[in-house]
Amino acid sequence: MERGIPDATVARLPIYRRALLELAATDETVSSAALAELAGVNAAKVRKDLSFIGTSGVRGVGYDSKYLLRQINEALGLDVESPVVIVGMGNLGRALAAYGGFGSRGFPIAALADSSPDKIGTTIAGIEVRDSEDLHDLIHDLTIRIGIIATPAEAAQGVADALVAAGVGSILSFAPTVLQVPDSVPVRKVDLATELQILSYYEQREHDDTVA
Amino acid sequence: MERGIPDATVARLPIYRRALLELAATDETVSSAALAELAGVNAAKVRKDLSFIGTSGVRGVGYDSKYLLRQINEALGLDVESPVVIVGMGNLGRALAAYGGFGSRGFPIAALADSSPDKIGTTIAGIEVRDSEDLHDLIHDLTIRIGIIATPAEAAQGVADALVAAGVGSILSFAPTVLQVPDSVPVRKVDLATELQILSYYEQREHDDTVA
DNA sequence: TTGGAGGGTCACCTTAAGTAACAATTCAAA
DNA sequence: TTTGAATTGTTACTTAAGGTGACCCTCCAA
Repeated sequence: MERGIPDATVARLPIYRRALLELAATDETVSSAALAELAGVNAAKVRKDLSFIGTSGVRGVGYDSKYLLRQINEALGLDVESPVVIVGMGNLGRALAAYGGFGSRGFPIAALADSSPDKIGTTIAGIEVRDSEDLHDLIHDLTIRIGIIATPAEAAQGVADALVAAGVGSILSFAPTVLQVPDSVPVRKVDLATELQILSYYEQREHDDTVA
Repeated sequence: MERGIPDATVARLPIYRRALLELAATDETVSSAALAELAGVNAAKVRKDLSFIGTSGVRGVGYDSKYLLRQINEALGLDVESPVVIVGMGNLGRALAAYGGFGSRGFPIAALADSSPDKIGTTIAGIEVRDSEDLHDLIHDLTIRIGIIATPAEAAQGVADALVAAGVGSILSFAPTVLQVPDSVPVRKVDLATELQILSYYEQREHDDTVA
């Protein structure tokens, strides 16, 4: 196996994809140079990246924009919808539930869950909040592929375990903790506080012209 | 200048920091092995990382946990508070405003802003929403150092320009666009849809045991 | 005084990622 | 039919960054 698209390329594909969404409306074909412009990288890198998902450009002409878009979608696995479950209905979880960006991009919110009796049974963004205890059944019945963890740090590992046990395919975590999961389950972490702390470093460093 | 802590190290410091917050409560000293365990990396890497912020461990003993914590805080620039402004009061922006994680971690929300007359003047999480037009004054008067962009993609570049012009130190963007800013202003991007798309790829790939 | 625990650092290894250059191919115009 | 401009596919090179392990030195306690 090991189709092995390099990580850096995978991370850029969504960028190209977004650019294509705009371009495909008006332009029949698109050049690597044009994509590079939109994505803020250089043209050679674009061509190299695209070559990893199977070459579809025509020399002297460019890429068929609609076809390329389909190709990227397929490479990313976006040709099928991936229902998600959001676990943890605190401020962040509720916001994510209300945020429309998921469903419209192929990741419909199939379920919400929380462990607090106060929240179970309430409705958020038109979806009933279920008991975290029922995660296993939910994931099976709704063929959920992605679990989003929006719980406090303490609860995160337990939720992750439950998600993995229920056979979820991958995890997106907002909890500020290192999660322990099998290698077969890809995890991406978004930690707002960490992001700010990293920014803080670079900003401070920028202002430190004190030391020549 | 170029104090130059490697990027990978900077990204790990917040992890160590979080681990230390727990450990420092009970343990006087902490070993690189213990930190490595918590952070999910190996001990040599911990030692190397910590050496970049000035070596403070004692051979045969370990690190003084409280002192190390202070050291990390200083390296990250967390010894002073960095007020932030959140621009864009859609679902995501409101959620970020309500999310308590910022203030408690040294990044108090000093201001909120939006361009829609519907929202200007309303109060969210106890803070009045100001007109985006006033960004420049806000940032100056409140000595805001970090701008958080939570607007739609179309508005993001304009907001970024305004933030930079007002002299903000760095930017955290949730808008799904490539931002054009001077090199002197560090930008970090959090794009939820992109994260999901990347996950989608790795998950699909994981399940593709079809090809031997 | 000795031994175990544990940090500092060096040197190497490995690998990934970016870049540039060039040959191949297409289309259109003359 | 031929020529030239445009633009891709791909190779080879360069570069860098990061990880790993080992080894030496220091400290504490018995």
